[in-house]
Amino acid sequence: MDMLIHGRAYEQTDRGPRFKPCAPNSVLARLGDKWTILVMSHLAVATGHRLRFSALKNGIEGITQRMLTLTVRNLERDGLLTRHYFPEVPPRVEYELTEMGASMLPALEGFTSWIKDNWPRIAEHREAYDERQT
Amino acid sequence: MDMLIHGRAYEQTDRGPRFKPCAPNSVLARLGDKWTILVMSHLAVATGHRLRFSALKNGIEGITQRMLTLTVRNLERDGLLTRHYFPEVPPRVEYELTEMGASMLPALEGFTSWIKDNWPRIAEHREAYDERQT
DNA sequence: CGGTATCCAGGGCGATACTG
DNA sequence: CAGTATCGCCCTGGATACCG
Repeated sequence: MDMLIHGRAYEQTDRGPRFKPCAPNSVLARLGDKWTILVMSHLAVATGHRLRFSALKNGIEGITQRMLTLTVRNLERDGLLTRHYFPEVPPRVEYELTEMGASMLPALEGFTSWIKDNWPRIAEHREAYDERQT
Repeated sequence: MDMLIHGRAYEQTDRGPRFKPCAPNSVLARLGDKWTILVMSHLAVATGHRLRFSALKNGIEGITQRMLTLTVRNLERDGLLTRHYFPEVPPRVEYELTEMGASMLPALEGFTSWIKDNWPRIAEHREAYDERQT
């Protein structure tokens, strides 16, 4: 059994604790990619947590068909949303947050609200830092 | 003034709300990179939220000098930690979470604890999904 | 000790064209 | 409408060598 600090596995070494490469990172890496949060946010506020492909595409400025497809595929792979395919002509596809996907929203919300509160200071810091380099 | 849904800016279009590319993503992109969370976690549990370069390096399995340098530089740029340089021989450098950096910990903790709780299910989903593709 | 500088491989992402 | 297929750029991140 691993020892845990703040929910992350680590091992004791002679020089102190050493964290192991962690699962949280693999999930945050998904959320940190270019489009995932925007897709999740859109589904979060949609009625029934459910939207069709074209609604997502129109709702997210700048996303291409290819990137939207890849993004929802990855979310589907993680079990955070399900894909509903209706073989009509023209075809219709709807994406819906799973129970697990919806259960992530409060944590996501906690994080984005922190970011919202602190974003101005972060942007200031970046600007000041970049200026110092020139 | 932008309208907001869940703290994210959007504009009304004739087909419904459209989110704009968002600041949260730019911050989560940092956290989602390969090493940032591990660095933050280490500083989070360190006494005084403060560690020297070599301690971070030894504490994070697999990180290279170059990547640790880049990671702490980016965090410093965002104002989440400060760099303390001591011009001794050999030189010593310590990194310390700023107040803002420390204020991020609860939100980070909320997220990682959700991930910890749900990681087994996510891993299952990924495995099942990948199997279906073969 | 705590960095830079340089080189390189792989993957993320965009643009575009085609399809059931 | 909701995708695939293909191409190509750029950026992340690893390996290695050198420096104050």
